[in-house]
Amino acid sequence: MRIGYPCINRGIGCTSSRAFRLASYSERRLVETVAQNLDCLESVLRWNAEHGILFFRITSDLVPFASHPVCTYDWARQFHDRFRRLGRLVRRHRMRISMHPDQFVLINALDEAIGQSSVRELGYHARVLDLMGLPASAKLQIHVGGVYGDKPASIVRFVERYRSLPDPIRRRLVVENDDRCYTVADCLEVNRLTGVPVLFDVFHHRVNCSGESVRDALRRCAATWRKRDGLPMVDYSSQEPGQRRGRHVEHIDIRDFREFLEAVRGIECDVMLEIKDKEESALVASAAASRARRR
DNA sequence: TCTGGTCAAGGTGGT
DNA sequence: ACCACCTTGACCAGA
Repeated sequence: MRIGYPCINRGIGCTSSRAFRLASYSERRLVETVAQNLDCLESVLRWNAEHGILFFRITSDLVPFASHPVCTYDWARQFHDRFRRLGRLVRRHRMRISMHPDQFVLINALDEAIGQSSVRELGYHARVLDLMGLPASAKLQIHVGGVYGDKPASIVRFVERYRSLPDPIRRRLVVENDDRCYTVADCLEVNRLTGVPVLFDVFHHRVNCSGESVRDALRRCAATWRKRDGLPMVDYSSQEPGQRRGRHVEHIDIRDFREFLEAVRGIECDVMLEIKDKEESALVASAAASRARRR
């Protein structure tokens, strides 16, 4: 079991998600920013390797405006060697990588233009992982999308659009149960119709549950991952006390995490912690997971 | 140098 | 009609 955290290392003193306003876009600015972001990503991956954190979610902001029409610059060519080097680092340490395109990616959108910009955005994400030379087990996780007042029809639209996705996207795409609309059961239905693996989010499952126990839900989701997809990925978080339902914790609740480990015992998976303090909680979780393994 | 309003993009649910 | 939230902060104009 690899333990990971998303996008940012808060202690390391740099960020790989530097960006700038669209109004100040220039090629020079883009190249500068991407160079800094890649430098920082390398520092973070090295830090992770040294600390035994072998799962990491790369930020969508690595290349700002990559899928925006304003960006006509060939950043992939410019940074080809840098990406290759990062990929070698990842493979050398047998690290796992994911990306999570943001909420604007809706492949089942009613509006065709939104569907198309979503495909462009996914294409950018796939390009990053391809440039790093990572296998199909490096995943892009998205939600099924909007409901638009008719879930069955929206699932059908997802299935149709999924089938016409370019292969570089499709081979990496996985769907995750969300905290409002699409439950584990809905995602499993999408899997049945498309074969797309289902990434189990245990916290969303608590907030938006289709009735299965955590163990049962994870087992069913895990069964949707084929050999080439790698170990099933799981998102873990828990409720911040006193805050609105669905709010992620600031720091790992170690008792809750141990319960989670107990519930998933014997089911192989890689766990991404969606917790605000990032690498700090990842270190705590990693130690807890090692102790649990030894027992 | 510091700070608060604002930033490419959509949908949902609560007020 | 408006706002907070989403997985996540950082830019930048004006003081």
